[in-house]
Amino acid sequence: MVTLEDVARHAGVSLATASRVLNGSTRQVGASLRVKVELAAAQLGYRTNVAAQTLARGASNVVGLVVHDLTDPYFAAIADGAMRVAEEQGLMVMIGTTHRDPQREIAYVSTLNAQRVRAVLLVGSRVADEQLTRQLREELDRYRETGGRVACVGQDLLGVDAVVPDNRLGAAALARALAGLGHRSFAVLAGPERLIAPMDRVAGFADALEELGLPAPLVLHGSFDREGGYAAATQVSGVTCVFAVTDVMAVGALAAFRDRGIRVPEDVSVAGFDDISTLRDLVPSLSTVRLPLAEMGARALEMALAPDEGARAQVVTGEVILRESTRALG
Amino acid sequence: MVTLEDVARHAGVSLATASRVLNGSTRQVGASLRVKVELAAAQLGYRTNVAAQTLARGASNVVGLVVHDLTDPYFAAIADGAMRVAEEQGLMVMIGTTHRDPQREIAYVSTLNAQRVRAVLLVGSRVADEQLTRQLREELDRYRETGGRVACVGQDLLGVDAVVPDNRLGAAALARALAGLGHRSFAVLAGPERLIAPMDRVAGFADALEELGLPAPLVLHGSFDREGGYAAATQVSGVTCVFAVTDVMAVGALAAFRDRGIRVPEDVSVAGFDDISTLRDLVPSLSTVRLPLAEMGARALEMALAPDEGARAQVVTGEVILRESTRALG
DNA sequence: AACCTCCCGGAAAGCGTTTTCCAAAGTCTG
DNA sequence: CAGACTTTGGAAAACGCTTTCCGGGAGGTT
Repeated sequence: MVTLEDVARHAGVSLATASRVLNGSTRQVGASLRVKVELAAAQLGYRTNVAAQTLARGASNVVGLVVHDLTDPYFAAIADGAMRVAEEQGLMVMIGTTHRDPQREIAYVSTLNAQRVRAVLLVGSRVADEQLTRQLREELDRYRETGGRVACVGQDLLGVDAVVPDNRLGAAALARALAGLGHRSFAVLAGPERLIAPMDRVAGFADALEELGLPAPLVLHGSFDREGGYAAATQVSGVTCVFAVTDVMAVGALAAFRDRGIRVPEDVSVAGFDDISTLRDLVPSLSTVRLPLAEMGARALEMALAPDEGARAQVVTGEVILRESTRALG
Repeated sequence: MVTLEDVARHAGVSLATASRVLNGSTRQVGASLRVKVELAAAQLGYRTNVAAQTLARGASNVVGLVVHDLTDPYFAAIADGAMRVAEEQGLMVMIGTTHRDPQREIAYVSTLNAQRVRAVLLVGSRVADEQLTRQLREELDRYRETGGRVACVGQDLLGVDAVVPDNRLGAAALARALAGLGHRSFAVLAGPERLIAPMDRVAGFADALEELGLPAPLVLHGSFDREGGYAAATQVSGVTCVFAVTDVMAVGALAAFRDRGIRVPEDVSVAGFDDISTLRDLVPSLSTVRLPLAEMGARALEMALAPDEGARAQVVTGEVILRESTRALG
């Protein structure tokens, strides 16, 4: 393994000079020495030892990303956005997937802290559990005490920078749009009861219906994925419109209705939330609330990296998009 | 920042002892001291500085993953499989996305080398370009010279461990299956001309047709994504069956046919390759060649991590799955 | 010419671990 | 109970880089 010292010796300069030439520094190095060093480095095939660099500098050039499930296009989109800004800033990205296990999320924060990553992004909704939240916060505080930066995407965690969609507002807008199509009876496929983001969407949706003087929707809980949507949709009957709190769940619902011989949108309308682009080719195309997922990931990382102090929250508002899966009633 | 030295002092033991207790070692430490150290660490909130550890140990506990595009479910599935084994082995994963830029792939290998990652996984097909391949190989060799381990997924790179689908065989089997349905005239949506994996699929498909005494397919090139499939499909006419070398491209083709008013499978049959699970709810459901993507990622990482020397290649064979997008003729 | 500044190169002190040696204290054997 | 092992704890030398501090030379000003 060729070290900086080898390069320095080979170039006939000091370690300090070699370091200044190769690994960036505020200090200038004279042209002749600079060339010698660069040549030596190239000849020997020198590669900086990042661990040593990190140790000496006291700061690494990697950021951490904690997501629930990378194969879920929602998370993939956000991760992609974040990775784009990481790349711009010359940072590497370390990813951990929790598979929706809160303990794992906490463990990852701890590990990323040990790695002394520059920032960590927590992506996705968390369950409303006193103890887990406290544990997570403790871990985050420990990390931040020593200069770590944290931001959340998709869910607010008090005292932490966050980029969050206005779930209530988006869901309410969707409810009004669907009511505008003439729908009066609704079901909501709601995801797990304790998960915060979906519950906000349910609440926003229900509140808007109430304001419009419409009957409260039938709320069905299920897991926060395609299967949950499918399972919940099998229990739906007697409504003209179904709101799945997630596009992914809506896909499950679509499948369930197809299997049951219920036509969408002729027999029942279906709407989702998120506007996952991988899903744009579904038939019928899905009405939804568009969220700029990649941008959210990007903004969150930018925010976490920004030197500015104080917890900030950026709220992004979703845009209702009506497509083929919802139809206007007579 | 609390260091191991702080912990040692607080516990009244030496640095060596503290290290042995907290960060794993072959050496035993007496029960009483062990407890003292653990207590001190917990009280002070000690977190190992991984950079220092890596430097001292000369080996990190992270692996690198280089993919083209994380939002493409093909890569997400493979990455997910690899991450599962990383998690099992207590390794962190660093991901780089090249966005199909070969230079970027090379740059990532270099960066991951600098990080002294334990292994790097190169996922996805590469272009057949002399010079780029040589550059990549040089970078890989440099990495491997110093103990780095490398494995490829989805594409063979001579001299490197690899888990690859048998693209020719899979495509040939698909061709035979489609011919078995009565199809005689085919188009192939083939992706970029220089990309190796898709070209193998095209070749396997064409060879099988020839063996069957059927006319050669119309081969249309395009980009290796949904848009490429869409664009290529707009030029298709006069065939009863279209083979897109990728499910993702097949989705584009489906969309194109829909826009052109061409019904699938009534007017034309469409088949893909990969069996992306996110796409299972498409209507019509896609005939394809199933590849165990997650498992491929997992096996590749296991192979890279295994101490055994010598380049090995694991070939996985695809399984033809006929669904609704292909129909039997007369 | 004397004095001040700047600039650039090098020596060396860290950064926080791991690990190799030693030494001391047990634990066995015969 | 002496000698030979085996454990267990500690001192200190790496690991490969960054950065502070110093000194010397070049250039500019009176």
